[in-house]
Amino acid sequence: MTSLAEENYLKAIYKLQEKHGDIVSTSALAEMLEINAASVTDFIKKMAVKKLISYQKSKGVRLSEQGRQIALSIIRKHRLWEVWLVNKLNFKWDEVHEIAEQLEHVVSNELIEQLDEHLGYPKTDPHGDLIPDAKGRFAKNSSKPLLDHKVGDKTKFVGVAEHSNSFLQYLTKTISSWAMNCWWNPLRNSITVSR
Amino acid sequence: MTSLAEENYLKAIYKLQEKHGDIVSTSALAEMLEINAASVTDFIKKMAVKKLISYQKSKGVRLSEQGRQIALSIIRKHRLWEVWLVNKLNFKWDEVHEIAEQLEHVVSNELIEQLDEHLGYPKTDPHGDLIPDAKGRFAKNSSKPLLDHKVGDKTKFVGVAEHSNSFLQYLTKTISSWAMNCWWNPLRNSITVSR
DNA sequence: ATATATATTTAGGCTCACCTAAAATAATAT
DNA sequence: ATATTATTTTAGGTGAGCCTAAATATATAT
Repeated sequence: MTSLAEENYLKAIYKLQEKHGDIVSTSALAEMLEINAASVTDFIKKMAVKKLISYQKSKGVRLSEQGRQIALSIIRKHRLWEVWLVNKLNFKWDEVHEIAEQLEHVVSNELIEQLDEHLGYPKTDPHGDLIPDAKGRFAKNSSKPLLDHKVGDKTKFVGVAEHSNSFLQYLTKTISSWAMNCWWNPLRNSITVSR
Repeated sequence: MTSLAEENYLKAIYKLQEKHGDIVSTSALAEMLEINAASVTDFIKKMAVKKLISYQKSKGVRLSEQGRQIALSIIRKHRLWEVWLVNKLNFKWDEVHEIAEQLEHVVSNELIEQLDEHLGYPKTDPHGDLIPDAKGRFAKNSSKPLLDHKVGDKTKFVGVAEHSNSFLQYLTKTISSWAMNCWWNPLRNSITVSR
């Protein structure tokens, strides 16, 4: 059984691997989890023993296949719960993250599969992020950055790359007359769009 | 903030007070929570300091008003989640308890109020137990024990007093041609009914 | 009333997941 | 290449929530 702490570490490592490449440093993890780096070192040693990650002293960590599958199952749950909160309970897209962070740790395969069905097997969450299936597979993402479009192009917003509540609220306000969802890369300071 | 352990203790004390009167013994609590009595003694001392319960050495515990309110909010959440699982996700009434035990600890007032609305403000859970409102108040229960009825009486099952999965399954099978819900008192070995 | 049985508490210990401070290692600047 | 800075690890410690074994308090039987 994987603990709450382990699940949070696995999710954080997954996200950091996605963003900054294959290997994740102790300090990056510590910052994301808001946990002291010394504590992180401690914990990842234990996770390595359990084969959830591979770890070489002073050289950062990487998810094992087992760790990746668990991380994906947490992400799947998180995103399905977000869809539920928005589509069924009328929450706004900037109000769901904190609640989903709690719900994602509830353990029951039947629950999550029933929820998936109840929601009509959504492919993406309210921010446009893809929802992995029960086996951890993603559908293909056909969306393109806004920058790849020209002025006058007709297109459809499907999601954002920046998830902070403040940005989501900003977007809701400034483009409330547009579609609700769009891709935005804060590094490039760009809002982007798909077909 | 109340911890997971505290919430479980409060819920257990509430249930034992309901069944066996005002004061709850260390051993009764220990048995219900499947925790060693020595650990329970330890823990209730801390809860007393926090004014969640009143406690006199060797004389058992009783919920404070604050403790009672928290217990009721957990019970409210538990029962609302059970309604959701049965009515929206098609679970059977004998499949929902374990999942609701996890969901009841999710913290968000907005969530629980939205859920209540989503479900149409149900008064009872799938087993017929009353759902307290946000302030911890119960609606009046007009149901009567089956024993109070005579052979030939026309009536409506609304709930069970015994919640074990095995009994629920038994009932589902044996009276699947009747209504689904009924009151049953295992101490008196009786199934009972309301109008 | 005393002996026996049962319930409760005390004392000491454990694991988990965190912490700080100091030491060791790695990266960067001169 | 060496000094400085930043990162990572080690060592020692903490609180929460549990444990067992032993001591004490309470209830029951004779």
